[in-house]
Amino acid sequence: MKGGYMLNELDPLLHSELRLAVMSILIGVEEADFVYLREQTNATAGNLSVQLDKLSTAGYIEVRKSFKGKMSHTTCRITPVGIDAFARYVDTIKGYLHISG
Amino acid sequence: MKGGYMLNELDPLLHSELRLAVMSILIGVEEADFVYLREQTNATAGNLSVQLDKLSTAGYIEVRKSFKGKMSHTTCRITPVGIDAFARYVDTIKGYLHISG
DNA sequence: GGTAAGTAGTTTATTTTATAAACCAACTAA
DNA sequence: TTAGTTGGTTTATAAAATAAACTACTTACC
Repeated sequence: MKGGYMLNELDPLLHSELRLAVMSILIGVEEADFVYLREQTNATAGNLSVQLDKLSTAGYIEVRKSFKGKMSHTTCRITPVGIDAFARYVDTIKGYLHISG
Repeated sequence: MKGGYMLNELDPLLHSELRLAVMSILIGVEEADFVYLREQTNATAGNLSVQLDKLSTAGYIEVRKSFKGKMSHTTCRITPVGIDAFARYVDTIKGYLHISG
């Protein structure tokens, strides 16, 4: 996928519908909790859990697990690394979409 | 993935790096042959073959197999259905990328 | 107290998808 | 004739997404 025309490689971590959705939401907000993300993306909890792990492992988001009483509560926020990766992804995919600027 | 915020479902047929690359190339050109697409995308022939089949089966592209002597020659062109799907994909993913218009 | 139902999530298994490896057939050149 | 190249397809493997099952806690009701 390298060396071609004008098509650079798309970050495989972001080129996934659910992970991209999560990043898209997080980039516009200070932080969001697990339930909010699940509602907004309509993902199953299991799928969301897995994808948040991947984003977290990559350092794209920070996941904080706290307790409200004894009930767990998970909040996520995007990191500077994540913001950067998202920006690069946007630039790259613009090449595919024939969007200039 | 439906009913959320501003994030509609991304056409899974187009939300694949290689298939999107193929469509991106084909939308800008009358037609392109197998070799050209393989070079521009840097895909393996096997992978390209499979993905062209999927796009063709969906009616997004038309694949014409001819013979130059006895050597096979495959040319592809995008269909109106494909142009339409591509346009919708672009609109949809703009929501994820925070690109307006 | 006991049990049924709901919330908040994780782990694991299954399905789907992408990718690579192996292959077929023809051609080219030594 | 045989070794390498071109133009692909088919098949096997690796990786990814998704769903199902499960843990742990809470609330409501009898």
